[in-house]
Amino acid sequence: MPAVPNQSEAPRKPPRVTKRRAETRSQLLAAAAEVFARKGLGRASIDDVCARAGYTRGAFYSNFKTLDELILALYAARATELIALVEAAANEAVTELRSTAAPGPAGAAQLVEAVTRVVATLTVNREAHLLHLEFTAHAIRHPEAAEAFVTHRRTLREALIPVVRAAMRNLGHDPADAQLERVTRAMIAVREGMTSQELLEPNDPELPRLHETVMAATFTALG
Amino acid sequence: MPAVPNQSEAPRKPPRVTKRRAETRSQLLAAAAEVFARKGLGRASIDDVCARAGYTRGAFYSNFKTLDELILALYAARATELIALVEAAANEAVTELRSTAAPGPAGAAQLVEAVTRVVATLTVNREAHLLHLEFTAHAIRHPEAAEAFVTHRRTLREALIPVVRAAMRNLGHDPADAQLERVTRAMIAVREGMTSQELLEPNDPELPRLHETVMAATFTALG
DNA sequence: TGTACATCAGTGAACGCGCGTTCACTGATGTAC
DNA sequence: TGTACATCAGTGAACGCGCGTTCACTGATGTAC
Repeated sequence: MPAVPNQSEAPRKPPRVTKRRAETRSQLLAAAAEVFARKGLGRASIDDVCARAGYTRGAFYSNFKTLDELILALYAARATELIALVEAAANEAVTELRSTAAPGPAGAAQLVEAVTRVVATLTVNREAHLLHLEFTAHAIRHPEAAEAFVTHRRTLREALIPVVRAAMRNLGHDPADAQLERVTRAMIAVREGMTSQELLEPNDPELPRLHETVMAATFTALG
Repeated sequence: MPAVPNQSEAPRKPPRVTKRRAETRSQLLAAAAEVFARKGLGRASIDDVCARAGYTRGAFYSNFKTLDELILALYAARATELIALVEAAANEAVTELRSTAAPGPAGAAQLVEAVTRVVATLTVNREAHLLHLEFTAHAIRHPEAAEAFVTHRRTLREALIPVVRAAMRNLGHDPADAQLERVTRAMIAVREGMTSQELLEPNDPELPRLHETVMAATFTALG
């Protein structure tokens, strides 16, 4: 039996050397994330990215047509990574919450903490937040890019919802899906706003506490 | 290091042609704000800024030594502008609040609305928010720049505090200064986070309402 | 399994534009009398 | 107030580097037998 029969009149060539190519591509994407965070989208040159990944510039052009194409690919790649991380953190938190007895007001703080911890996966550190700022500004400027970006953000929000629901149920609430989405979205917005403050003033010891307080207020008021 | 002219022994020449120079400088700064918002700090060329302001590149070098110097000058210029706008909005809101009879729970929404309106002065529109995102990312990357940026933000927060205090008093509260600063800071962070969402999804009719809700929750919970 | 062959991924040199930076110059602005 | 003069702000041409983009080439990878 012939391995790959030509199905139509035009001889369909399935792409051959996929392995090396996929490897190169993913290394370019990883390098791009690092360079974009460090220098900003606007000052990152193609050579910066290639050099960081250990390739010459030609490798870029063999894998992408333009910088914008790479940016879009990076949106998607980051979303995939983050979804895995969020789901792992979410599963952990959900089982933890389920095994906890319905808590009193003291336990409510613990619930918020569990949810906050999962939300924090989205921008774990300085680099992640800088990349997020770059992506946001870029997407606001380029509506075509915004579409893709917004779609990925929505998927990420959906991965977060189970934890929020579990926490709410622990408090005896059972909000509708629309309401859960609102709380989740609000908590993400709060995290993003507060994280900028924290990175701008890393030595202000009050900010992390303020961050927690606002998170708790959002969770409680919107739940 | 800029060559500091001898202050004492050499006869101090007071700068002469100040008028034309000040005009040029302020036009360059205004153009820079526009170009930075539109293209991003990283993609804005010196020629973009000069052309936009109606000058040739030499004008830039006559007024600034580096792009970073212009960025710092723009921080300061923007802060000055914004303080004027915030104070105007704040005065208006405060007198409005004072003339209002102490409101019931229905009136609390009005109070939040008044405060929110003043906070909104900080990033009135798309351009202002984009510029803010650029500044934030730049300051996070450059600690020297962060220092100046943070100082200006602090001044802006202080200009906001009177409105928040007036609103709190209308509710019969009288929080300490430290507490007022926390609420103000939190409300600014919420605005910044939610504004990004709104600009990314300008057609989602829910977002402005969610924005208000989170603002109200923050005001109420931290007050 | 091994060998000969085909194809493709990434190389590295080359080209040229955009842009940062410098500088001699000029016309605009202020000063002296 | 007017005129002659000094100084400076912004001009515009020139230089050259960095970087985006192209392309002929090669060695790596997969296929056929």
